[in-house]
Amino acid sequence: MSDAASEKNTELMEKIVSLCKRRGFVFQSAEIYGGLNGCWDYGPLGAELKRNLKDYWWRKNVQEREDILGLDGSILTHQDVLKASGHVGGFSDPMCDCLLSKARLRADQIPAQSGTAYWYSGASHEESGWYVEREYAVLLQEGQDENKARKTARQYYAQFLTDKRISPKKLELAGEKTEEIKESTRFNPENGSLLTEPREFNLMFKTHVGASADDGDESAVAYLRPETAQSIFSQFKNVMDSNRIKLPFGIAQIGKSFRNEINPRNYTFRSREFEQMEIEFFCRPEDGMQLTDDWLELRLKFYEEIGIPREHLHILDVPDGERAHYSKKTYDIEYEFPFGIQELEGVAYRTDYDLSKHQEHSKKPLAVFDEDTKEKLIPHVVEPSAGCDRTVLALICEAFDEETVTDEKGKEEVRTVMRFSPRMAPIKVGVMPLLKNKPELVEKAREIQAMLTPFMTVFYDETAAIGRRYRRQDEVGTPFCVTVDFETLGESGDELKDTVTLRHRDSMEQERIAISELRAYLLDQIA
RNA sequence: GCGGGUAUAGCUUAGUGGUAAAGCUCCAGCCUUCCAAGCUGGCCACGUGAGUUCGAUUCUCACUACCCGCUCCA
Repeated sequence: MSDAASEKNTELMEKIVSLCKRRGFVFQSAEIYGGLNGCWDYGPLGAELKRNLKDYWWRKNVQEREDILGLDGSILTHQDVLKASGHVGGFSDPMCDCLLSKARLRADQIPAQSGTAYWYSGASHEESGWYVEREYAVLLQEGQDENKARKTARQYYAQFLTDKRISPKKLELAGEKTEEIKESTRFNPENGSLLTEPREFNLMFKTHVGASADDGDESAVAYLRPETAQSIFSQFKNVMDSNRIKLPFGIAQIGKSFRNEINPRNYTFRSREFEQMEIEFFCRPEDGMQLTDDWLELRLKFYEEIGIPREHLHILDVPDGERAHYSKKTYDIEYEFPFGIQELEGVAYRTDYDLSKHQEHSKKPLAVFDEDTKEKLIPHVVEPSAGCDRTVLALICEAFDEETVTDEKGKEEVRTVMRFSPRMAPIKVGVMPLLKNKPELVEKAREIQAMLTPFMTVFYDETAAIGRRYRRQDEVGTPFCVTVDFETLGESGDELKDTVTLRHRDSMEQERIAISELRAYLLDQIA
């Protein structure tokens, strides 16, 4: 992306963020207390939008399918589940940072070194009176010049200089002392610089179950789940036993997951608390590869149905070496966000890795008896795992549009319009009397509101001029507005009596429709 | 995690070491017959905490959050 394009996209993103706050789609979590890093709240319209997405996903993937069952697992997760899955232990490598180069190294991969460590307590610059007190050390291998240690140390201390014109060479080192070191992993093999203490980078939120449990009680440890998938795998047997269902079949779940991301970024895109929409689709081993392709197509179709066109999606066939070690095939479905092309969903063929691991750790049989082949097998699994909040953000980015419109006087102005598909739009229809100081109009509009409310989200508005009300609805993406005028009341004859203006968001076109046809028409449009 | 930037009303922006300004939005009233009309009035802000100072929104430091670039993303 060129600088100019990048700047334009940053501007676009800022406009989107601003609109989301102004109209109540997304707020920063705990904003009145300064905000909580990586956490966001959905306001009234965002909550509707997200609900529409989840409801549609659930309907398409669970309710309209005989071969997929729903699950709603607990967020607090037994530590053994996550030990089996590899989330505890496997992904908590201690890391060290090089104090000089800022490089990050895995502690267990640093080769042990021996030599002479040169320790310093700080540095100063006589002319300017600047000084810093900070312990630092450089490891020299046998035969290396001790001036190398001093040069490295000066470079280290120079990064604290406020006046960058001072050369590191002019610094006086303080408190030099040496120490013989044997088999130490505290130094960077690249440059001899001291490293930070090893730090755990487990990205899971840890907690203790039971009000009286103290922090030291290891048996009380539980985690907030880092993915919804594990409760599906650990409940696999119960779901099978309680439902007469045969391979292939899936278990679907929508729910919150938590990852203590080192660096949350890009608005709600990478949050510490996020919602997933996941399916684990269990199958025979020989069907895994084909099903992965089939699911990719199904998922792409889904995005199209909610208003994210195929042209704005990218399919990444994750190459060997970049996939998780147990995955034989993975597709990432990516979307062109203003801040870059980023993943919305992963469709992964995970083989029998998960169920095998849980069988091994729980010592409970998780194999299925296959009637066709008369043998027991651990099902393989294909996992379409979608980011719910990411998809909401994609819907918002995709919908956002600024259009220049020219009024009759030739005056140009910008119309901001969220072009949500009617299916996803938080508000389906705005109902308004043309004038609020004419009780007959208000009464009729209220009747229409009451008639539609049981079937869809309706927004009643009577304040300000009609044009302003239309534009307000444009900005929140309401696809239809219905206006009651004097013709509705029969002032222009019976032909127009009990008809209303139906105004379309995208084209701003208006048509006349009978009140009696309104409900069926709108329901058809938003289904 | 590193480096850089930013923080004034719901939004967008002015401004100042001495009682903080505007446009839009929003609310109320009047008026108004289909695309952000007009008039009147109203609500509402210097991110948090220290320090310097007689006095700090302004200067300094720390913290927090957000943005950008790296890094990371099981």
